[in-house]
Amino acid sequence: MDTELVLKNISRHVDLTIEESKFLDSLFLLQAIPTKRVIQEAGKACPYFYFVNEGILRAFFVNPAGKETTIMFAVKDWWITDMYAFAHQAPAILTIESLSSSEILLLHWEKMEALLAKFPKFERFFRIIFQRAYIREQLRTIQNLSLPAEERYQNFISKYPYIEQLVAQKQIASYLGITPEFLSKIRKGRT
Amino acid sequence: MDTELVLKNISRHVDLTIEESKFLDSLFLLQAIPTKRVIQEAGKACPYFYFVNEGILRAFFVNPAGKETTIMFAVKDWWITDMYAFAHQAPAILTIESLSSSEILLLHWEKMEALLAKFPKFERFFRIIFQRAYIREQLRTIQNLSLPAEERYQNFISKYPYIEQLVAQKQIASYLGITPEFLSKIRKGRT
DNA sequence: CCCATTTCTTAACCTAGTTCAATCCAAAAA
DNA sequence: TTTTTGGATTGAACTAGGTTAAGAAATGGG
Repeated sequence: MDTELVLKNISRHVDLTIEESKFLDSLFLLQAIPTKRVIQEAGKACPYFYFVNEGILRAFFVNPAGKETTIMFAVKDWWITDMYAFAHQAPAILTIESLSSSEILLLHWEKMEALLAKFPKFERFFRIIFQRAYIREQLRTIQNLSLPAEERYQNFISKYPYIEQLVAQKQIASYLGITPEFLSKIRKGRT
Repeated sequence: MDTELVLKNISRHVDLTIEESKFLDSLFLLQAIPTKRVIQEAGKACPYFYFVNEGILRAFFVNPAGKETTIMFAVKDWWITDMYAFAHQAPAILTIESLSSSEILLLHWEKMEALLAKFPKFERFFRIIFQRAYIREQLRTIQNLSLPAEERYQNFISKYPYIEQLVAQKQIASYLGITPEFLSKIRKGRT
């Protein structure tokens, strides 16, 4: 089933009745995505919260000078969107693309609102999801501001070893806030 | 009333019945704090979620070399805690101190759990709070990684003009991830 | 399999931001 | 009022990390 993984993901935090499972099932749109496809464009509306069934996505910001900064990677069993744009239903500031051929589930903003209205239980699920996301971002801020690039790199590969295998080094560099050239130097120094 | 402000804060996102208001009222502990007092020590348990009734608090991280990094400021009507430690009931990684004499409300972790168990409606409130916190942190990450110090400083003073008035420059510097000396240079350049 | 494109590496040079140390200033304590 | 004390400023020397450019190594599409 297409929604098997996401139902399992949700039921890790809230128990699901048959009715709720069925309703959830009806909310998602399944989409197969080839590699290197942009699924959310900066500047455009951001109607969807994405769940990764298979493959890997990347969200990034392009600054005025054209430099890309990777904000997050999302692998199988992860949720991703431009949360600022999604929550405010405002133009996106991030671009989201696939880094491999992927299968994703789309939860439309209105469907999510309907879900929360019909089954307030899911407020709990998203409360937990957002609480964890907040914690993750806060830990990242701490590291960005208090540790040198080399330690941030070490922490990245020990925290996300599977991601390190899947993405290009220049994308890890852009996640760490350094240039690919400098990451190259760091790696040489330590291998 | 001690809890007037926090009840107003909560009712901005969920409607409160008399019963709920009364129950909430019974959960908080009021505390008056003199200036420069540590209310949460790194390494210790983090049993409380704090709400600022009056005054200003600062959460910061001390890296192995002893350098302080300010993670957040909290003024009147803001919530603050070491969310990682609070959620996992683990030793704190942040220190929280008052920057002026303050009046704060303490919500104990167990009371919060009890609240969510008794009135699931508050899952919604915290869902919204954490969603916003996540968005805030993500925007900060974007800026930290993609903008030079001077622009981060400009953005800070336009986003938090009232905080700029209240705290020392070296604390703003530590929030921006630069030294006080360098912030001094930036300010000279632009005034 | 080959060609084209993208990614990774290396190296020389450059700069945003740090470090250290001295001086200045303001506010609190005495 | 004078004395501490901590924050702000300045400047000189330094360094983590950036830039540019070129070659080497993967990768991938036809």
